[in-house]
Amino acid sequence: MRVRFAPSPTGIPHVGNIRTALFNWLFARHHRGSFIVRIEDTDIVRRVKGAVEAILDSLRWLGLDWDEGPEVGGDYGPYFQSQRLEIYQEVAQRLVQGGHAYLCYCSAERLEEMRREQVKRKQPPGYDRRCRNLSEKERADLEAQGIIPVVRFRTPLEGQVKFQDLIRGEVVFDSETLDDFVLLKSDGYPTYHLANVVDDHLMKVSHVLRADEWLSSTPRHMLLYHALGYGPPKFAHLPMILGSDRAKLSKRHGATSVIWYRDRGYLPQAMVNFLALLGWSLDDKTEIMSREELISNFSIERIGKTAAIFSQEKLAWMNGVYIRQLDIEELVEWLMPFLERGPPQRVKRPISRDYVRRIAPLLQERMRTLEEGVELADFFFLEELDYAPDLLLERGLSRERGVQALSAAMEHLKASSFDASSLEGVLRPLAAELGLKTGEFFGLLRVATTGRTAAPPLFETMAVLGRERCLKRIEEALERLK
RNA sequence: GGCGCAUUCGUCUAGGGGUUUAGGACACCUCCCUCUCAAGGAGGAGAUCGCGGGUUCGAAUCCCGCAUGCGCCA
Repeated sequence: MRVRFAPSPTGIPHVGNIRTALFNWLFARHHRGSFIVRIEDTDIVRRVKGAVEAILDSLRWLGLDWDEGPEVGGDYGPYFQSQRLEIYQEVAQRLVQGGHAYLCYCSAERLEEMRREQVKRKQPPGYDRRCRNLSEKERADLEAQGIIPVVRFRTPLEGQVKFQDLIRGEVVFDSETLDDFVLLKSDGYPTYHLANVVDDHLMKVSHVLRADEWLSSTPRHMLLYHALGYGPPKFAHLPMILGSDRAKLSKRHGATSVIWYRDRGYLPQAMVNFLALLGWSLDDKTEIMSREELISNFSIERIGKTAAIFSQEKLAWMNGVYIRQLDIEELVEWLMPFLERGPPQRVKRPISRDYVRRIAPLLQERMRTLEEGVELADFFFLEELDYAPDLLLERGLSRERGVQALSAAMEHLKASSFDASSLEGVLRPLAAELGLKTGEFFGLLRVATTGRTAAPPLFETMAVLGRERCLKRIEEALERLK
């Protein structure tokens, strides 16, 4: 089996595009078939520089390796449609000669005018077929005017186009609702319809898994396959992924590119797992699945029919699950780059990996993304803490009691060993001695040592910070209270 | 405007004629654990299965209409 992911480089790929790629990839890997990447760069006006790299980067990040396509080549290349122009032109010519297509000389202005008229009369827009039956002479006249024609498909005027969709079942369209669509533009570039059909055939694609938005063009493709004498591939139209407003994903939805999630500290394995569950499910409860489990369980039969809304909340939760599954060394590996370029600019770099190794366990179950982890950890790296003095008394202590408690803590800490359990052994009795609830005392020390009311467990945190820094920070806290 | 597709908790979904007082997950709430925050555990609330007709002894599940949404056609 051979499947392909055929993106147009018209922008940064969003999660919907990549989910399509993922399903194709899962299908290929499940059946031990081939996963092909083909760049459909025939729309020169909408082409965006850097888009191809963004697409490839997205795939690479998620580990969706391709067997044929850009960079790796293959037996059916080239895999950029812009390098296959002659093929399409040749096919278009063949279609004209065979009577399945014809040359159209209508100007853009005329078509525009026609369309306006149709809309005004509330008729479905579509080419009025003026050039469908031009005589030799008429054509010669137009040609003599120097007009460069487009090639249009000679769509059957009646009958039906039927096909079996692997997800939707039988889909039927009346031919009369289809107009004579353009195959080859006047600049010699093919339209999506032509290039797509020709390449899927030439590249021996067996299954086309693509987004639902293409369902309406499928009858055109079927007609083309038929006219060309090609056997069509099997089709499976995937439910769309929508934004929170239920509209097709687009740039105005903001956070939709997978690159954005990568840069925000999401793990690729979490993204893959999450995306796989958008429109596909294994059963009524399994949610966390490894790449291997996804591959072995994936099947088109279990793809749903209804569009799904992309939920960042659930993705974040799942990412947290994956972060917690990492062993410390892996977590450190993921964290390092984020810490290196993370927020506090005052922190001196490079950052010590050994130090991070001690911090990571304290962060692990508190972060849903690596970026969150960095935010959580700032006080481990900052030289100077910055917080409002009132924070120290947040738990309702009086200033005097606060001063007294911090001073007592200082004294005891000077003598104590600085591992977590020793600290606990010293500090817990001290709270009782001071007549403070543990929450009050530890809360006070937490703010003093971290500048926060919420942080990882106090003793572990202090142990990592070390005696010197803790004493210095407590001292500073005392200043603040005075 | 035409055509197509879809419609189960706020969201992702299971479920495809009786096993369903419709199951799970996220989010939300409560409690437990607890030095805070998390994580974890136990509960809770949340869906007359879009609406209306049919078929059937019985329908979320099958059929037909309608509505709504989305998509394509420019």
